[in-house]
Amino acid sequence: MLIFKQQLAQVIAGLPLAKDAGLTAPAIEAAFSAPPKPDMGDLSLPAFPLAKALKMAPPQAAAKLAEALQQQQLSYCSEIRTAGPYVNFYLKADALARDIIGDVNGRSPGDALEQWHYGDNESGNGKTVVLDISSPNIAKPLGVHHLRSTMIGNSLKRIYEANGWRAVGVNHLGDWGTGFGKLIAGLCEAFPDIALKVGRKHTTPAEIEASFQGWSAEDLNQIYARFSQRSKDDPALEDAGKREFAYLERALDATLDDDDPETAHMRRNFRLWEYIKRISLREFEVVYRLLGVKFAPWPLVYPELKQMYERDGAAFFREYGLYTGESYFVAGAPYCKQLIEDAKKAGIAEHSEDAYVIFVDGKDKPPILLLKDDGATSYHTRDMAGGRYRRDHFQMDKGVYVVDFRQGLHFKQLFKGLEMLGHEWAKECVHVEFGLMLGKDEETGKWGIFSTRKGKILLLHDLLNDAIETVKKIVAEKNPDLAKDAGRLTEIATRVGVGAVVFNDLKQGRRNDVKFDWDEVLDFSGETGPYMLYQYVRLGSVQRKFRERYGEVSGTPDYAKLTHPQERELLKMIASFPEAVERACRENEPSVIGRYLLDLSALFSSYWTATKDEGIVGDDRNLSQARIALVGALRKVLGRGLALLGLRLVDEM
RNA sequence: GCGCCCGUAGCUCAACGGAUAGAGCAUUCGCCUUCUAAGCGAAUGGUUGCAGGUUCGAUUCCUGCCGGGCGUACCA
Repeated sequence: MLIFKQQLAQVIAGLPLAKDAGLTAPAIEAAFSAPPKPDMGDLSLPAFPLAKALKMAPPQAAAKLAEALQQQQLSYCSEIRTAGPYVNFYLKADALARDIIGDVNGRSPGDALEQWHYGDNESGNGKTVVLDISSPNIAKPLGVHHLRSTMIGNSLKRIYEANGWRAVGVNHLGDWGTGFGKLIAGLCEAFPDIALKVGRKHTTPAEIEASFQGWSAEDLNQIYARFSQRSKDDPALEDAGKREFAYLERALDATLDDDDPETAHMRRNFRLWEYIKRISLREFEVVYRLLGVKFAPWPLVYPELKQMYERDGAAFFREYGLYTGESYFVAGAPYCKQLIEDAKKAGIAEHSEDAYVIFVDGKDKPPILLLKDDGATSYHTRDMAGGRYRRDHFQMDKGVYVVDFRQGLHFKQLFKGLEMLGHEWAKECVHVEFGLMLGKDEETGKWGIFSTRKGKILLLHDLLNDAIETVKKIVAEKNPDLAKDAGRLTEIATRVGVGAVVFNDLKQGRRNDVKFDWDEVLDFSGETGPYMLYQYVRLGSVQRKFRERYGEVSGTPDYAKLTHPQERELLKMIASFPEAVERACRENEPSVIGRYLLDLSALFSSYWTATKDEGIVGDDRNLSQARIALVGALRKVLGRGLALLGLRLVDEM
């Protein structure tokens, strides 16, 4: 309703009454709300601030304001009434329809999602936000809990873009740390022949590839878990893990061509690590493809991606996020070393308990750990380095870290530490925290964290496939014609099934823990992704019916025909979409859009049933034309909104 | 101990300081010859954890309790 709020706020701010009270247009605009019931008007303005400034009772102030406004000749306003301390505005039906549908069609021309930009704004123009999203650890399969950062982050990226920002998605892979030393130690112990072969100088990539034929991230995870478990009571194994990691770390700075044992050792560890990464990413890609998100290894290596980036950087960042593993800041870019030097030079790093640390919040609070007592970097160091890198390479104005809430302290320290180094931009960095994915314990009935430790991890890939298969069954039952085409069925079932899982995750406020209920996720009735996609399909099929019956019709419809009360509600709902897009961005909260779309879908579904007998497309051609204009606008808004959540659209299901 | 988050209908969640606190699920009752019933309508269901405070107005802000979750330098 922004377009009307703005116009009215201008008018009101110009009144002597408002001037006396010191009310400005922006303040008035923000004060508007929707009346609780449709028959109470379309917009409502509480008169409390006015009453206070003019020192009169609120209802009296409301009456005075209404009186002044009634003399203003507002073309789009049919009536202004007071209800106690509120001034309620009734907008003219045809003005509502003409302005709102016109606005939608102006900003969302055509029939392709790519052209739909109604709801967008320019508030972020010229600024770059870098979003840290997904960021799984390698050498472990993706579990259901990885859905959250990936899809909240993906949605936020799109929402920022809709708010005018250039948005760069970064997948900050956990691909570094002493854990990889243990994994390598465990791997070499269990598969000495592979270790031997990989370490030899002349072993070709194809031979290494063959050695790891059929390996999965879960295999790696098992090897790590077993070794890690054993090393708990065996200091020798603990040391072995540290030693292997040290060789890996040294390999980054070495030329690996020599034949001496030290070099061979480094080479072996480095190659093993590369393959650990390759096995993991290959597996991640399958899931990311299902989810509809893409990441490109950064810096770019593949020629076609490089070309695309050079041709149109903005388009590239819209389509691809970037993989920048933690290792990159140790190896590829010398950011960690530089950071440590700078911290020492600035005098904020100090020696404590054999480590280098920065106390960001007094000596009694945990500090940032810059260098461990064994000289290795910690994740603090790598995140600080990563932040600087993002600033330097992507001109980051704002950093958004989509990471679960348990890392709250870490990010607080991170931002503070960067500020202490003189980086003002760190003030614009936020930790967009989210709740955990909880599973129900069958025995105790209590909700608890999905754990990798107990080995009871629910794989994201399995969940998505299950959802897809469930959708296939439902389609076979409800839409047999569609089910006959196996290719189409798979495509649609994928979109609907994945959409169900994704929306289940995005529909509630991100801070809440998600209580994952298998039955509920696979139940597609009520407030679900499939419900909204279903409404989207209905909107499309009623448009199709109109074209079949009346053909292509041009000219402005007779909007005065839209007298159905729900048509008015739908129009107002459409008009408030831009506010949802703005608020979702301001609060880093995709569920704002999710909630909005559920309300929009429910309202339309109700309208659909209410008009079932006469038909949205019926015998009255002019009425049908006006209604189909409304339907067209609704479809564009719903489609655009779903895309902002990261759902993919379907035209039948 | 200190710090962060949370507590709303039987369950899962909404409500950007505003009017009679709303949805979905579950339960009960209705509605498909038609543009897809993955839908719609209705009924039932509340001392918003407790006690104070600020305010014309508090689920929302502040303080204190109670209850739950998480974090608290060498795993990230």
